[in-house]
This record gives sequence, structure tokens and C-alpha cells, in this order.
Amino acid sequence: MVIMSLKNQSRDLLKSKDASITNPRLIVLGILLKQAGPLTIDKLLKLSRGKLAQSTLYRVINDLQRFGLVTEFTNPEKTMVVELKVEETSHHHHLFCKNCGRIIDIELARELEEQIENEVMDIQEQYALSIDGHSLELIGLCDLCN
Amino acid sequence: MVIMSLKNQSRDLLKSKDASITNPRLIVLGILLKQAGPLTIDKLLKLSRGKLAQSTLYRVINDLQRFGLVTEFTNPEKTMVVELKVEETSHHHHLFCKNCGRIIDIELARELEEQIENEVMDIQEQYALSIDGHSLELIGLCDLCN
DNA sequence: ATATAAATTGAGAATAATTCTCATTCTTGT
DNA sequence: ACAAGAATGAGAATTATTCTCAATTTATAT
Repeated sequence: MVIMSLKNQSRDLLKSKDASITNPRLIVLGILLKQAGPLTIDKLLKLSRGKLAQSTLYRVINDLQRFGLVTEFTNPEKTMVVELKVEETSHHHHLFCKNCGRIIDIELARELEEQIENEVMDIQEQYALSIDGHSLELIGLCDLCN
Repeated sequence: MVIMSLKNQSRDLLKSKDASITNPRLIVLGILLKQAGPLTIDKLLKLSRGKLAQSTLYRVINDLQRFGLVTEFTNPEKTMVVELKVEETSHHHHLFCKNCGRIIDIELARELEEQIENEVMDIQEQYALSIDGHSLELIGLCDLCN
């Protein structure tokens, strides 16, 4: 498994979602598999080295999101960030480096995550609303800039 | 104090920061004082009823932020949100209503807030980075849409 | 394999949020 | 009340993202 090429891994991901297999999609998935972390549009565009149109990149990302293969979110500069969605990498949080813009995945201690869940339940009742997701955003300096 | 007009409260806020007192600034602060909660640009623009130019609104918000009178952040639709920054309202979090877009201020239980602080310290060491802010974002339905 | 239908792509136009420009108007300190 | 500096308004400019549509690619059924 580990020795399967990025291209084949990408192909399998698409197949698993009954999505048609196209070059732009393989390129984007390949990059995301190699990086194993969140990437901004411009990083993705650079890493794809002119092999796909910008409009295609945006469209492919939206498609992959619809297929449930990636997650989209936004950095403090308000630009799109994409991250591969794999089972193991399910719930985590992000640190945004205010110096270089890099985004680091952060896992919280399981107890804290549970306590947050509990508090979320309480808040739902207190405020009479319904919450279906939470994310802790951290701002600071990444290891390289620190 | 409670009986002081919004205009006078606004005037005092500007004075306290040695900022010059202009109509657009009074209008924006007045609206924020009256609403006592986060507002998007378009809500602000509507509530100002054509009494200021859109470019002025953006500029005034940036000015007020520089003065430390308001906080700027972003909603899931990636548009600017502004909130008055008052001592009591210091640290809190937000729920974004995915139905109507309203943003609700949320206070966490003090213990949880402390546990988050602690975890943040731990994460700094574990990941060798430095964190200078955190915010818990909740997505769901506000009380009115629930 | 091949033809056909359906889906995807690329290039550039369109849209939307925000910032910038600059001439005119307000504020402030004297 | 006046001059110097700061802020405003209107619209142009910028930036990120989505849309359009003709050309190409992919999938399907023979």
C-alpha cells in the first residue's frame, strides 16, 4: 500500500467515490497526498507547475469537496485552503502562521476534545441553538518561523 | 452613564483614543453600540441608511480597529464582520448561523477556557511553535433559526 | 475496439469584496 | 475665525473566486 504510486492512490480515491478519473483531478490529489497537510490555492497552483488552468483548479477542488475527498476552509488572509480528508485525519484544528502563512494541523488531547464536546452540548441548551461543528483556530508562529 | 446618548458614548470612545470625531465614525460606533453584537458590512451599510459611502465604511472600520475600538474578523461567507471591543466583552467566541448568517457571541465556562489555555501551552512546546491567540468557531443554527 | 453521450477542461469574462486615489470637505489647535 | 492636517465620497483598481461555452476527454454500450 505504502509503495503504491501517488497516481494510483489518487485513482483509487476517485474510484472509491465513483468519480470520473481525469488528469487535473489526479494532479491535485497527487499534490495533496504528497504534502500531507493543508495547502492554499496559490501553493497548489505553484506545485502544479502550469499543468492545469486556474479555473480548473478551483473547479476540481469544489468537485473533490463534493465527493468528500477534501475539506475546504479559509485562512486569515481569506483565501481558500484545501486539505485531504482521510479517515485518520478526521477531527483536528489549525494553527495559522502569521509570518509565513503556513498552516499546521493540531491535535488536541482527547480529554480536552471531549470537554469541548460537552461544553458545546451545554451551550446548545443555554442559548437555545443547535451546533453541528466546531473548530479551534490558533494564530501564532509555526515551528520554522518561531 | 446608561442614559448617555449613543452619540455621546461614541464621542467619548473616540476621545479616549485621541481620534478625531467625525460623523461617519459616530454613525458606525452608534450602530455598534446599539446592536451590542457582531455585524457584517452589509448589515452595517443597511443600518447606516445611506448616510455614508461604502468606501468610507470600510475605511472607518479599519480606523476604529487601529484605535482598538473594534475587532474585525471573518464569517464563513468570507466577508468582514465587526464587533465593538469593550473591556467586559474581552475574550469570547462565535457561533455562525448557517441559515441566516447571524453571529452570536458565546462565552465558554471559565474552567474550559483555562483548560484550553493550558493545552495551548502544551501545544506550543510539543510542536515547537508560539501561539498568541485562539478562537473557537461554532457552526450551526442560531436560536431564531433553530 | 468504436462510436456516442455525458462529463470535464481551458481561457477568459463576470462577479463580489475590499482597497486605493484624489479632489473636496470637515476638524482641530491656535 | 483660519490655516494645516485629517477624513470623506465617488468611482477606479485590485484580488479571489465563479461562470460561460466551445473544445476535449472520459465512460458506456455495442
